[in-house]
Amino acid sequence: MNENKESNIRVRFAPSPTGGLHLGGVRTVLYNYLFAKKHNGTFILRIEDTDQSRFVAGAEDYIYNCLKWCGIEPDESPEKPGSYGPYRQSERKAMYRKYAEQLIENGQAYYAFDTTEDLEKMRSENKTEDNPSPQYDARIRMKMQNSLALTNEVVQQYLQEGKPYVIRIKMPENEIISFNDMIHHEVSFESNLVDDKVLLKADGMPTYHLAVVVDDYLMKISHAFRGEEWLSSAPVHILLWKYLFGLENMPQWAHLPLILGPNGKLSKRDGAKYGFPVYAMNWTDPRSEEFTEGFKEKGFLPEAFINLLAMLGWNGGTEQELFSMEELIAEFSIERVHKSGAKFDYEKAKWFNHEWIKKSTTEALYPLVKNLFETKNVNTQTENYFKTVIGLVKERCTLISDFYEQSVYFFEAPQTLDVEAVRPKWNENKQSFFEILCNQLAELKSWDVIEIENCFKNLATEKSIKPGELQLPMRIMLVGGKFGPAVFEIAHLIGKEETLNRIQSALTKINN
RNA sequence: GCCGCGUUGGUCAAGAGGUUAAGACGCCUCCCUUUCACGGAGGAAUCACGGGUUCGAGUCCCGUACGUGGUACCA
Repeated sequence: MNENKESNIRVRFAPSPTGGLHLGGVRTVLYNYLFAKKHNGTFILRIEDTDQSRFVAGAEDYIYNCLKWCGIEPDESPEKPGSYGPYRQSERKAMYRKYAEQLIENGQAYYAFDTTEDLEKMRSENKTEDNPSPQYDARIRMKMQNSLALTNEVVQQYLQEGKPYVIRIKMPENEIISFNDMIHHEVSFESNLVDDKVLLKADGMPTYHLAVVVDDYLMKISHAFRGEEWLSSAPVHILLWKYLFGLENMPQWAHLPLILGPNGKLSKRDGAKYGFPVYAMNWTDPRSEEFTEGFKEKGFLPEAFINLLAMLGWNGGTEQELFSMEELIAEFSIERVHKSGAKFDYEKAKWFNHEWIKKSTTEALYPLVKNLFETKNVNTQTENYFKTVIGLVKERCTLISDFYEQSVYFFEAPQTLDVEAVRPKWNENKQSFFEILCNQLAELKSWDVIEIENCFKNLATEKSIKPGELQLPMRIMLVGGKFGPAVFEIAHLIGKEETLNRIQSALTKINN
């Protein structure tokens, strides 16, 4: 039987499919998801595509892919409808109008026939230094073309003629509109300072304001998380709830703090400028062809991406910083979400990834690293060999892409040798050491680490050279540079033949 | 301009009237390692400012400054 008694907690992530999914967006989904899972609730993905002029092909699929990569699976979505569909607002178009009309009947909204030009004119005429952006509000609405200012006959005539109109909310005068936000607590607004927002557009589509309220009601949303950029329009939503469905049915709001870039608001430009990704995954705008790099392709592990995002605006109150999704679900609490915006720090982001690479098993890393080498056309030999290599170098990799540089030399002789690192201290004695070493290594019966090391060290003693002075040249010969795991380990792994080849070829390079 | 929200080291942050103001990233020094990392030990660095309230304020109140969001038939 279904052991989970379905909780009444229902949350939704409601993106507009207009482009890439940036950090802030993913964090909003994350907090939604964590909250839902924590309370055994339902996580819904609703596509807010009411602005047909901003439709971008592929953006919706892109969102699914990002969520999937992040390990976030919606319980209900356009692709997996539950009982409150459709899950795309464009497909719910017919549902909104009646609510807008109901408001008109109750005197809480009105028809407005103003054209774009009328609005522009109103704004330019009322614009002053003290009021650079005049609002369509109580002070001016009686001077406009709407059902409040016009006589009933004219209004009826316009409607019959099919003159285009929008429906605007009629903001009440002298009211304090307040609500209790889960993060900001009591927030209040003066109704006089809020304008008569458009609810239903001329094309019959609702604006965001009407659509969120209606959909949240119809979809039985219990808790609504969104970015803080929405806080200013909250009074419109509160009023709509009051007029249409009752404040007692309104979801609990939580306005999440913004994620900022190095200089204020985080933009995709910041990414290009400072060399860090801003989107979850690579995104190319189909119209402008503008490309924006994603965390995935940059070499981030989804676990790390989720982890770092979770910590940007929340912490568990302990010193723990590394959290898996399961741990986040267990520990997350909305009370511990911060009020203030957090500046994104790429250095810290990389640290999270580094930690997660170290935490990951070679088993888990294998497909990712293998894929990396395939794109570079490197033959990675057997799976076991490859996995040994991964285990050896993973603590040296911050991004998945680092695995290339950190381990190509296990598969191919290095293209270039940092000969300058050995030349200054090179001499006849060392030259002869390596020549003899090759002969001795060739004779070695078993090619294991200890044998190689003993052979190397005994010969060094014989030649009265400190082994340490020879290890660096040896490393350069095998690896090409001053990095990587223990030299004898490397020699052992790449095999006798390859080791000898590399030493010999390096010898000629050093002497030229 | 107006309205909303915010303000603890460079960054993320703990802190809910009495603390030597945690911890992490980054930076620096040292140890380990004759490579690079990992690991370990240290170090520099903070309560935006001004007034209150209080025996006592990073914590409460009020201003100011600064930041940020909104001010669209975009979300």
